[in-house]
Amino acid sequence: MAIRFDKREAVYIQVIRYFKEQIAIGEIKSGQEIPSRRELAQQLKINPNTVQRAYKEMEEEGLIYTDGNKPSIITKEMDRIKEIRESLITEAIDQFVDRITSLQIPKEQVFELVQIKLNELGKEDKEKHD
Amino acid sequence: MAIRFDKREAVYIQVIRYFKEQIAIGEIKSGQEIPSRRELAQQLKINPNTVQRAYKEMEEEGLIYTDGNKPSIITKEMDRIKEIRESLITEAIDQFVDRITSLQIPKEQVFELVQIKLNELGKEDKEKHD
Amino acid sequence: MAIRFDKREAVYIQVIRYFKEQIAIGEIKSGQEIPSRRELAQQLKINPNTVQRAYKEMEEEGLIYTDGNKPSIITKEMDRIKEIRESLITEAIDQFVDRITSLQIPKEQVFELVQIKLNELGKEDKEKHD
Amino acid sequence: MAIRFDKREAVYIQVIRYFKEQIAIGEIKSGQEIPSRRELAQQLKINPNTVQRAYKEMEEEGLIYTDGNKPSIITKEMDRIKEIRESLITEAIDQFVDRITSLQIPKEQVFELVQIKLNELGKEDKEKHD
DNA sequence: GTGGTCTAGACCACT
DNA sequence: GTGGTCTAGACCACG
Repeated sequence: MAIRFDKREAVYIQVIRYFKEQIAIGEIKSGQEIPSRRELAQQLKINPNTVQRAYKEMEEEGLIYTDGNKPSIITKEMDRIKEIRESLITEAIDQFVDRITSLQIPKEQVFELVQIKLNELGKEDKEKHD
Repeated sequence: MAIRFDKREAVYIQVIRYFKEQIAIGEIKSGQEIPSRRELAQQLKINPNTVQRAYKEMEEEGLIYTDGNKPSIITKEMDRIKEIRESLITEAIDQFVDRITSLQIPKEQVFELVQIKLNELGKEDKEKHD
Repeated sequence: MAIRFDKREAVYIQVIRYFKEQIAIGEIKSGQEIPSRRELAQQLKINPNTVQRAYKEMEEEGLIYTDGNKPSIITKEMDRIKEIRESLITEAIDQFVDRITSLQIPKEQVFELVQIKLNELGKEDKEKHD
Repeated sequence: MAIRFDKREAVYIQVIRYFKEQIAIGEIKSGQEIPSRRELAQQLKINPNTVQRAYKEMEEEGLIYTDGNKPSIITKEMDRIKEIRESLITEAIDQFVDRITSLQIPKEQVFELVQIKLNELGKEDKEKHD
């Protein structure tokens, strides 16, 4: 993961979104430990306080929990994880449909453009692995 | 048009996007006058200065121009308008594909979800017109 | 006279200053008629209302007066004219001394620089007349 | 430093000139930290945002720079500082000569008046220190 | 009545 | 506590 400092999106928000996505796709699993504040801060080259901020918000949202001074753990409530996945998907779909509707792009063209973009990304990925 | 004060997106940015969309779909045409700061501010129930901020940025982007103290006018350069339309589409597609890829949602499911959302909106529209 | 539209100084202020200077140096004399609003506006390529604004302020300051629909006249009170000249000079001197003092430039250097600048301008003028 | 609210000159412009002068005379040195927005705002009894405006413009002019959320620092490029000093002097001289030329004041009288004003200020200063 | 600018206050992200 | 940004209100020059 790489943090973008463009300032378009707050750093701590990027961290949260990264975890949400990783949880949503099962890359990080329920009950699994996450890196310590210092560890992640060092890895991403950001301030530990910023990581702290992200973890705090994640805890408030019920994404992770901590027990004393032990490492934080991804929630074991599968419902919560399902919710996260679904809200991420719904947000993406809703915003997208909202925009293409405003732009009055025909459905067929939209699907075509998405298909093209997906192919492009697929090719890039393949090239990287070569 | 309605401004969302969720605070997720700055008001003046919403105003800019609204104009870009209206220009892109030809609802607002090249050479046409746009409402004065005060007029639009009153309509949207925001401060005239927020509109001013949006207009200023639009002028810097070459979307509109103003001559002295006359009303602002949509640019007459059709190339610029075409550019706007294309960049709006590209942005929407790119962002969307980026998200669904991160979430590893299968292509078929994506298309299905978009289709469902489109149908929902269609129904709402129909109901409104009844 | 030429109006600068740089926007650094309001147009109507430039007009006032022009008249004050002309009066101060005796180029425009006491009791003399000044151009009509329309005339001057056309000459300077500005809006008659802007000239009107300048004249109005000049009248309030006792620089000019008008009698019915006849052309405006430069005041006949010599004291007022003397005052104008003196206030222009005082303003110039005060501001200048204020700045060079803030910048801690030695008096001798100041005089030298002024002398150089005067010589430059003198040369330019001479060249123009050749 | 004292801000004049005569309104003849914008407050933030006065702040910028103050810093330029202080830098020019070496009172504020290269690499030195400048007061935070709030600090200076409180001192001058103006709004922190007005200071912010001044600082922003100073940064765009390369006078100061800031690294993240640390205090702003005076530029370390000595050339830039020299430039500032010289442009301040040139501006002052040019504007002054321009005015006295328009007013057709004889050179000798100008020098005399400047001398008088300098003496006046000198006396005031002396009195203050007594 | 038009656009332009200055000052201000509140809020935010980050340290 | 630091700098950064958004919204707002008042005022100005101009037509």
